[in-house]
Amino acid sequence: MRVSELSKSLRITPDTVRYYTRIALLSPKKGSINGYKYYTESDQQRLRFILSARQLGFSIKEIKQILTEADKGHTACPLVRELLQKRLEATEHEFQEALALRNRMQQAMQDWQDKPDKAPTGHMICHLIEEFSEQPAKES
Amino acid sequence: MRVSELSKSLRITPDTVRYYTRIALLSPKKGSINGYKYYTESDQQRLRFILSARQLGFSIKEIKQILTEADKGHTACPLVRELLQKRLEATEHEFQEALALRNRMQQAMQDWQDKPDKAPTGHMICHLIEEFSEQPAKES
DNA sequence: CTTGACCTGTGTCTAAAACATAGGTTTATG
DNA sequence: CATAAACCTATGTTTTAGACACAGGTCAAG
Repeated sequence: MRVSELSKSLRITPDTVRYYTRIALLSPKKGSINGYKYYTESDQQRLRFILSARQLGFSIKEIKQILTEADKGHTACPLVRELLQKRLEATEHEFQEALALRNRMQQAMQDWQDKPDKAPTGHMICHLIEEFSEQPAKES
Repeated sequence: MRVSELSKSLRITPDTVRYYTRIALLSPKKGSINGYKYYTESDQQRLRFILSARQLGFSIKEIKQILTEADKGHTACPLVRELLQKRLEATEHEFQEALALRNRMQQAMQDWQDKPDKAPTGHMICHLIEEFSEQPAKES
């Protein structure tokens, strides 16, 4: 099958398939007539795996590592466990940052409710932002 | 002052200052002798504003809008309020995604605890990932 | 035959800096 | 004074994970 059919079958865009092909996660054979790329069942299976791994937060680079290992016939499981461990830590950190950012934004939203608009002065661009950032961070 | 001093004074990297300069958020004057860029107090103040806005989750593009407005002498406050509103929605969404991802990863971590490693087969690359993704999503 | 709808590969663009490179400057030492 | 080390600079390139634009190919209806 060609990119379009493959992408529809897994509900992603053709561009995503093309991207994975470009970076050699997928290796379809090129039709010699028109240069179109043709994907097999096996490619589809592989792509399904890639998408599952993405769902779990693995980066493309990590997925490439995993596939390289599996392509050699080795178990990728230990590597996968190790990568998930590291990635979970990173994700936990990102999550905390996202939480903190959300809180800051909500706080600003509230604080600004009753404040007036002001024109910029020589040493003040937007008092809302500048005064907000001067506040000590509140612990949640 | 030059990039290095400025960046140290606000605890960011010189590259960040250079980047903001490159995209014209900052406009230092170029020393005609060596081409070095020299920043004023006013530039520092402006940079402080930019960093505060970044802390609140505003994108560079949004900050550019705000600064453009302020540079014209107009109040940027209404724009800032509007942008924060929109950005808060986006951030809330990203936050929920981060939360969901973290939960998926933690779930996988648990599920894999007692599962063995397996070598890849023709239709299975890493059973941990593939079996995990087959599970119905659990509501938290 | 031709029109239009759809499909294709390749190249470029995005955000927000970090990194690499080649060269300029200042300070310490001989 | 000379020179080397240490630091500084501007500019160009790389990063993520695709989305988008573009020029051209293909196929069915008319």
